[in-house]
Amino acid sequence: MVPGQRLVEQELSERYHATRSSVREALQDLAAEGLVELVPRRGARVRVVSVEEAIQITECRAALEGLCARRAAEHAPSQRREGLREIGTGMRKAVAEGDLNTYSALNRQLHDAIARMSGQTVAEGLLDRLKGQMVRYQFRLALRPGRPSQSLPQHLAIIDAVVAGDGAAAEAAARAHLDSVIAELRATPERDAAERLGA
Amino acid sequence: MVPGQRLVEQELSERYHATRSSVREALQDLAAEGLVELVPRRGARVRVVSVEEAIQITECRAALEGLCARRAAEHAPSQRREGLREIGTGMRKAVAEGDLNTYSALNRQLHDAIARMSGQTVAEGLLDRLKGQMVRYQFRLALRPGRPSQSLPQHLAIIDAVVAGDGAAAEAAARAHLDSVIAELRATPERDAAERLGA
DNA sequence: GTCGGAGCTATTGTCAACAATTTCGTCGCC
DNA sequence: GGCGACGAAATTGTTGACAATAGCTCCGAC
Repeated sequence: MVPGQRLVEQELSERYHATRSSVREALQDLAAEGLVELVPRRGARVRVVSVEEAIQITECRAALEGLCARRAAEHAPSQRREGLREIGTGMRKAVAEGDLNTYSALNRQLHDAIARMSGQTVAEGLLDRLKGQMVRYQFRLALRPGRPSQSLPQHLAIIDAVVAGDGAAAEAAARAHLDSVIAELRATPERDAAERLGA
Repeated sequence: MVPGQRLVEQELSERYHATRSSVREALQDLAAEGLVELVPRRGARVRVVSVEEAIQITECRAALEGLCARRAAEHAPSQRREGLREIGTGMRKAVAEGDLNTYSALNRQLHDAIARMSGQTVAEGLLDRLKGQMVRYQFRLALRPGRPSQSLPQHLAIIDAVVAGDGAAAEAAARAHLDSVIAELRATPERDAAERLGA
């Protein structure tokens, strides 16, 4: 689905063999999650998140994931924290072999695991929302050459700090990692002007 | 509206002279904002946020308002930052006179103003959501004796740091303030068991 | 040639009736 | 006396039709 694309209720209901009411409801849900924009009397369109907004989203992620990393390091049982090591070795292997898909999947797993074991369910929910709006950019960033070798040590640092139970270090590592994502986003040209019209 | 209370569509539609469809839609919106709980086939009820959850919400607020305070201190034009001083003097006056209503209103104003001038619209949106779920507790905390004299210096410290343009200090002050709110919440007995049944 | 308005079309918003499901009370049975 | 099945009432979910609105096209006037 292209950002900016119009979403006509009847069209969707035919395509997915659903009633218009269901489609309407689904669109409202998506709007609540910030995935589509819903203008009264003028219908729905896929929301386009600008690079600027992606940066702000990542800044929020830095704050929230910092909190989660700290709490995970401080409060999660050491056995669960140890489990992160496995993700770390998997990441090392994936990067060494140039397997971007696996690395990307492990990336998600790591962030989710830390949020989960932090016990911060509210923060976890907010992060899910925020990440949902970032899909387009996450995809684009991961494919950039040299990016994995840059982010791998950051991920390993987060794992080390959490496993060591060092809350302050874990928070700092998580924030440093996301700050680097922000820097990468800043270097992204806003070349999506075409998409915005709803090609 | 009491937490846990059942919200029957027909009843609401009669009370507010709206159609059931509108009520249904409104309930969905409120559910998206986390204000009501919507169980399929079993209707809606006012969501009850436990003290535990209120603490987690405040932890997220600490992280996000810390970010906003820092950015406000660093990036907002000095003229707008100076405007906070006015809120500060108003707070001092309200506390001195024991005017809890005014102090409470200024409290909201201060937090909103900082979020607004930080330019972090994403964080601002998340904070609005989170605060919406806290209404019950905010109300309760503000009425506690001695609370204003405890929070006033914290508020003034935030204002000082933001006006001075000291990002790190502003973030620290904001977090310290919300940490104190958390401590206060921790001292709140979960005496709402009765409410939970939907009295 | 362009601007403004009328009418048309596509699309969303609203409504009332109907269907399906859950809940609660009642009765019978163990 | 308690447990489970049955049935009625209450409530939510779904459907289709209708109303209202926004955007577009076409026509006419300046």
